[in-house]
Amino acid sequence: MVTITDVARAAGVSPSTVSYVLSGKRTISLETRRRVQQSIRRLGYQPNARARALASSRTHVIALVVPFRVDLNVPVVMQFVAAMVGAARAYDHDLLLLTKDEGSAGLRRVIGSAIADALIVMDVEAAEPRIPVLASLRRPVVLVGVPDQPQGLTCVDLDFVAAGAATVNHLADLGHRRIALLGPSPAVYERGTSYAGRFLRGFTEAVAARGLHAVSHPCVPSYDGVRVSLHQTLDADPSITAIVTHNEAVLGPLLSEVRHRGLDVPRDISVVAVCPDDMAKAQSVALTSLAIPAAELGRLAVDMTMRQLDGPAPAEIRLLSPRLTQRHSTARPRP
Amino acid sequence: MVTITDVARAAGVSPSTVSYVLSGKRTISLETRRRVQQSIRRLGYQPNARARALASSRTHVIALVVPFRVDLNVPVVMQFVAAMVGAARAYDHDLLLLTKDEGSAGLRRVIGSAIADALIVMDVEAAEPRIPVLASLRRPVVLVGVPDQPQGLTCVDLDFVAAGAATVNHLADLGHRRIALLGPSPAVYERGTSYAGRFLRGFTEAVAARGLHAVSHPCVPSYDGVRVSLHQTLDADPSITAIVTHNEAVLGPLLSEVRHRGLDVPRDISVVAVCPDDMAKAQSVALTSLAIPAAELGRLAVDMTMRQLDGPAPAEIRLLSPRLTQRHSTARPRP
DNA sequence: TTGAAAGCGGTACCAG
DNA sequence: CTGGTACCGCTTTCAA
Repeated sequence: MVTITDVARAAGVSPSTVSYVLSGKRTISLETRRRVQQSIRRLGYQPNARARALASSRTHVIALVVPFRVDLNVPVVMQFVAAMVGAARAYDHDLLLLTKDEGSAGLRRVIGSAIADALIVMDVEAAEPRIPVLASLRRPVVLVGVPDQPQGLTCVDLDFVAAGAATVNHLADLGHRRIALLGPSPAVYERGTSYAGRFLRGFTEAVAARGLHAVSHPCVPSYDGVRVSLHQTLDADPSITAIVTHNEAVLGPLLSEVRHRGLDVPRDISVVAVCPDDMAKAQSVALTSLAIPAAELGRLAVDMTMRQLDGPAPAEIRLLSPRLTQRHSTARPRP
Repeated sequence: MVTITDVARAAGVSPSTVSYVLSGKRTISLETRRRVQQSIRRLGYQPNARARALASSRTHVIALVVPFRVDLNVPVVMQFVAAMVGAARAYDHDLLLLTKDEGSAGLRRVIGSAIADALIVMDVEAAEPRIPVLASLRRPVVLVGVPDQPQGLTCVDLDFVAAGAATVNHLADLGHRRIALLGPSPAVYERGTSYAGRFLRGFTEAVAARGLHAVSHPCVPSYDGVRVSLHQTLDADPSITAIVTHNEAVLGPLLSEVRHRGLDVPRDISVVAVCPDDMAKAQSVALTSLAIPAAELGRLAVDMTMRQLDGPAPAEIRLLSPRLTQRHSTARPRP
C-alpha cells in the first residue's frame, strides 16, 4: 500500500507538504506541487480514508435510513435514493444504508461510533418516535417528511397540504362536484406516515372550501383492493365523476378495473394521480398528475445536510410547492 | 467523546485490557471484566469505528453496487438490497451504496482508499467490463449474476438456464405446443444483462427438446409495449396457448390487456411469470410463477462475502435451482 | 514556503 | 492475567 510518506519520500518533501498539496490549505510553490503531484500519479497513491477520517474527524459518509417496506411505493423510494447518491457523490461523500428496522439504536450506533457524519431519514411519521434521539445526537440531520413536532430538526418535503388542495381545485375548476379519494394502503395510515395525513387534510379542506362532496378511503394496492375501493365509492355513489389517487401502486389496477367496468377515462370519469411524472405518462392513459419531485427532494436533502456539515445552519422546514400537470385523464364531467 | 482511555481509567485498568474485554481475544478475569463492562455502560462508551478501522485494517463496511435503472425491475432490486442490509448487519457490517454510474473508477476508489473491505456487484452483464478491475483489487468480491467470463470471481444467482427450461417444461407437461415468451425490455438485452440471455437460452433449448414451437420478443414495460408484444405474438399466431413473461413490470399491463381482449386466464391462455412469489400472488389472477428468490440470493451474497473476508475462499459459482409454483394462471389448453 | 512532530482512538505485540 | 507502547496513515499546529 502506498502511503503519504512514500509519496513524500519520492518527491523529496515531507508528508505534511504532500498533505497540503492535496488539501490546498497552504500555498505550495508551483515547483514543489508539480513534483508531489507527479509522485502521486506515478505511485498511484490514494489517501487512506480511515486515517483521514481519524485525523480530521470527518468520515465523508452520510447515513441514509431507507424504508424497505412493500406497502410504500418502491419506485419512488428508489428515485429518492438514486438522487441522493448522486448528490452526495458530487460533494465527495458516500451514503451508508440503514434500515428502519434498527430503529433509534441504529441512529445512535452510526453517530456514536463515528461511522457517519450526518443522517438523512426517510419515511417519517407524524408522531415520529425517533425525534428525541435524533435531536440528542447533535449532528446534522435532515428528515424527508414533516413530523407534527419537528423539534428544531430540519425537514424537506413536498407541500402535501397544498398538494391535496391542488388536486381538488383542478377538478372543481373543471366542474366536478362529487369526487373520491383513493389513499395509500391502510398500513400507511396506521403507521401515521406523515404525508398521508397532510395530503388528506389539504384535500378535505379544499373540498369544504369549494363546496364539493367527497369520500375517501385507504386502498390496498392490488386488484382486489381496488375493486373494494371502487365498490365503496363509485358503486355507493354513482354520481361521482372524478377520482384522486394518492397511491402510485394502484394506478395500473385502477385504470384496468375502470376500463373493465366499461368506463372511459376521462369521458365517464376523471382521474388525478399523485405520482412522479414519468409514472403518470407510462399508464394506459397519460394521467393528469400532481408531481412527486423525488429527484429534486433527494438532491435538496443532501444539499441541506451538507450545509449543516459546513457549519451551524438554522433549522428549517422546506416545503416544495406542488405542480399539477393536466394530461389526458381529466375533463369536464358530462352534463 | 468517551475514549477507551477514559474507560480504562474509570475501571482502573489499561486501555489494552479494555480492548481485550471488548474483542474477547484474551482471557480476562471475571472480576476485571465486570469492572470494565460496568465502566463502559456507565460512561456510555462506544468504540470509535474510524480508529478501530485504522488500527485493524477492517472497516466493517461492504460496498454494494446497486443498479438504479428504471428498466430494471425496481421492487426486485429493493428486495435484494433489503435482504443484504439485514444479512450484513447480522455480521456486524454496514453497506455502502454505490451506483453503476461511477463505473470501475468507483470500485477502485472505495477499495483503494479503504472505505470498504469488500464489494458486492449487482446488475452484472454477460460481457462484464468491470471484471478486470474487480479481479485486480485483490479483495473479496461477489457478483450477483454470472458473466460469461467470471475470471475466478465468485458469483451467485438463480440458475436462469434451468429456469427457462422449467417454464417450458411446465407448459409442455400441460399439453401446450405453441408458446410465446415476453422478455425483459429491449434495453436489458442491449446492455447484455447476464440473466436475460441465460433464461432465453434455457427456454429455447427446452422448446427444441420438447419439440414445441415458440416465439420470443423483448417487451417494453408499459401498456403500449404490451400491446405491441401481443400483436407480435397472439395476433401473429392465434394458435399460441401460453405466454411466459420474464419481466415483472409487464404483469399488470399484460393481464389487463389480455382481459381487455376478452380472453380468460387460464381458460383461453395460460401465463407463467418469472417473478418473486409475493408479486405473483398480488396479481388479478394468482400466477403460476417461477420464483426469483431475491431475499435468499441477497443473504447468500453477503454470506459468501463474509466467508471471503474470513480468509481465502475458493472462487465459486453458486446457482440456485429454480422453483416453479403452479397457481391459477396455467391449465391444459382447450382441445 | 516548508518541515517536525504531536495527536486522532484504537489494536496487538512484547514483557512481566 | 495484565500493562506498556509502538504502530495504523493522515491532519494540523508550531517552528524555522
